[in-house]
Amino acid sequence: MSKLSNTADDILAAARTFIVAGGYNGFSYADIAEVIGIRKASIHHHFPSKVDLVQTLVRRYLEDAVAGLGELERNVPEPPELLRTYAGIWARCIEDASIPICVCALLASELPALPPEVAVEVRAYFQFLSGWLTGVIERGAGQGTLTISAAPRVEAEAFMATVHGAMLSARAYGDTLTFGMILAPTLQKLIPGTIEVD
Amino acid sequence: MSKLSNTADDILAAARTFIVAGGYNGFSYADIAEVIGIRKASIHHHFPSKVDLVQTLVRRYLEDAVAGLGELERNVPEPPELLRTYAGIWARCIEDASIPICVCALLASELPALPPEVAVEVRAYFQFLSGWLTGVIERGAGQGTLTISAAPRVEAEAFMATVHGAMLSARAYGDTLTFGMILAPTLQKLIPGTIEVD
DNA sequence: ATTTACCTACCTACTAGCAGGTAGATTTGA
DNA sequence: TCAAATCTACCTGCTAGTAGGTAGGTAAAT
Repeated sequence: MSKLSNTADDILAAARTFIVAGGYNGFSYADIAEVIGIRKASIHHHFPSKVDLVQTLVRRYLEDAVAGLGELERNVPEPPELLRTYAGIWARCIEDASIPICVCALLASELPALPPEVAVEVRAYFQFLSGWLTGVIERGAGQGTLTISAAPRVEAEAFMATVHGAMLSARAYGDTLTFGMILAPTLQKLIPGTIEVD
Repeated sequence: MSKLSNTADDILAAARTFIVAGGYNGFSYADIAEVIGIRKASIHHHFPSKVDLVQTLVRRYLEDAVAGLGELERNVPEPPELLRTYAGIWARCIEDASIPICVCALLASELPALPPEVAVEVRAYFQFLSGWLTGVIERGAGQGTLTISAAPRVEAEAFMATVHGAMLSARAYGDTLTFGMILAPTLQKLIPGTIEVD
């Protein structure tokens, strides 16, 4: 039996929208209460404290990433296409404004001010994503389908950094196409056989 | 005549420390008042509103960047060394924790929630930095001292994104050496003649 | 004499969170 | 089987504390 409507999920969805807009301190229980049409106190019924709410949110965000990238890896076997698809997913999320920036990239920027329970989840996300990218790049380099100039781990960290930085730039310029523009040469440098421009 | 102590500058310095820790909503006038030892209301004498304070802070941050990179360009003539030095300056700022993250990179992450007066200054910083990097890369590509695989503008945006993303990763991992580790291969790819690892 | 730089004392609005209550659904026990 | 007990999901009404900001005063420097 599946629930027809789940208030807890609605609260998490609203909170995510607020967080990607303005970070941990950028929203209040009152803000969430208003958009989903319940009273402020009722949110405490589902999530006793703001820390509980955001901790749950980030943990689920990580779980979704683990599941999503796991499935992606099953459907898309080749490392070059895997990186292209990963970047493409974010390009679409930014272009249609559904998730205009990674929740954990945003929260990482204000990490010293986050409650430790939340900070640890953000760190876990970075570790998972960089580990996943390291595996993909390692495999691609072994097959010769990716060209790397440093250790897979280092290339993975650089790739992840470019993705997150491109999100910041897209936001700063208010231009949703900036992300794709930045990722294109980054992918090109890793994927051999593409035309070099001078 | 130079002032012996300047409270306004002390306020700006304290505000910058708070902002790089937790963003625009991560500090209050009370926080600043406490660390510099004056009353909350006295800050309003120097900066009538929080928007005035942060707007001044970001504008000055941009002015310092313009002056600093201008002087850097006068002292360091070669584009490859210019990029290396730029990355090195940030590596040192992060390693000694003096400025653990770029003020504007952080504020860009919460841009939709920022007062418009602040948002416009953040945008101006991104435009200036990307313009400066574009010039350096264009010059290096023309001289043949830099190898690019896309338009200078695009390479500049990608480089800037990697720098900002590396700041986020350094923060997430709580490891100050992460930044330098990420920037190394990024610089290597732009600077010809460096050893390729496979 | 006016301005500068601070002060005390206050305001309104909002913050997260709590106490206690209620309507309705579900579970349990005799 | 029917009633008591419990649970869920919300409510009203409140709290202490914090937010940014204001009014008006003082002491010193220009």
